[in-house]
Amino acid sequence: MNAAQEIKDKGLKVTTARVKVLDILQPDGLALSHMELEPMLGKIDRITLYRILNDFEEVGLVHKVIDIDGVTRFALCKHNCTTHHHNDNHLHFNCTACHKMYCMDNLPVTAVNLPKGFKATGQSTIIYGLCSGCN
Amino acid sequence: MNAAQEIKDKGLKVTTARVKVLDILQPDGLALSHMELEPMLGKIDRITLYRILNDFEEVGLVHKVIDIDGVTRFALCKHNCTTHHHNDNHLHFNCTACHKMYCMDNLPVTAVNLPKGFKATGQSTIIYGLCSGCN
DNA sequence: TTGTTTATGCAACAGAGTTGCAAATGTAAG
DNA sequence: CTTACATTTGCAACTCTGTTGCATAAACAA
Repeated sequence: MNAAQEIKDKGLKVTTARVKVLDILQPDGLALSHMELEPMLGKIDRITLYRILNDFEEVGLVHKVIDIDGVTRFALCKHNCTTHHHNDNHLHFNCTACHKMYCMDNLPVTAVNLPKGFKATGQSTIIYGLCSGCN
Repeated sequence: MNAAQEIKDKGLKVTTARVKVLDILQPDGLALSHMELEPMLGKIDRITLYRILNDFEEVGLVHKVIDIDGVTRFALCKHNCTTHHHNDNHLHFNCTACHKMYCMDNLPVTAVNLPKGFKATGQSTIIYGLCSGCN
């Protein structure tokens, strides 16, 4: 599906900036940081980028992951996420050499047995090590 | 063991600031943020606190966790961690109501089957939901 | 094409974290 | 218990990340 249609389907206005951001996030399954996205976008204001990513997250187009260095990253949602309901329980792999963050959409997430009184609503797992490119 | 001895054993100088920080981290199994630690420490400079926590992490006295809001938190290492070798593969529970971060030292971490070429050296899992106090 | 709504860019700000340097403190030796 | 050296602390200044308010520009429905 093309980016403009996806944006429209989520009830957002189709702007050149939004289409550009979504197009960049399409190809790879990588979670990108602001620092990485900004130079790829040309003359789009960094504040605008913050707002676009936040909007995209709210409507379920992208999800946010914080990598092992504390850097916030954004990746496309592959499953049918909707506003305020993300199916983002998948694993992420963070390469300690090249710092790339991979979405591991097809790996299963193991449920954990918590102590009495604790109730889990979700979990975020980041596996770190060397990716196939750096290994 | 008392804080001063632990600090000395790791090869660090025993200072009032370091003892104070370690004493505060002792009681609970909670991971505390800078914002939470600062007011508990009295007149210790915030830069000093950054340096103490970084030093403690390097020698294996504390470990760093980034919570689901992106806030960096520090907790005592319960296992025998050494310089640059943390056994910090345990789970963390982050309460979405009170924002407390618990170290779940005794829960097992499940190994994950990664795609070819990827080599894991560790993993960080944060389970979020309601803690026993808020549930 | 016009008018209204929404998005963008800019300025200014708040918070987290780092670095350099002078003063204060810890520690070991005399 | 005093001296001397090494390390730590506090301060100033800075970078990087992220947010808010407001005027202008762009989307889109009529």
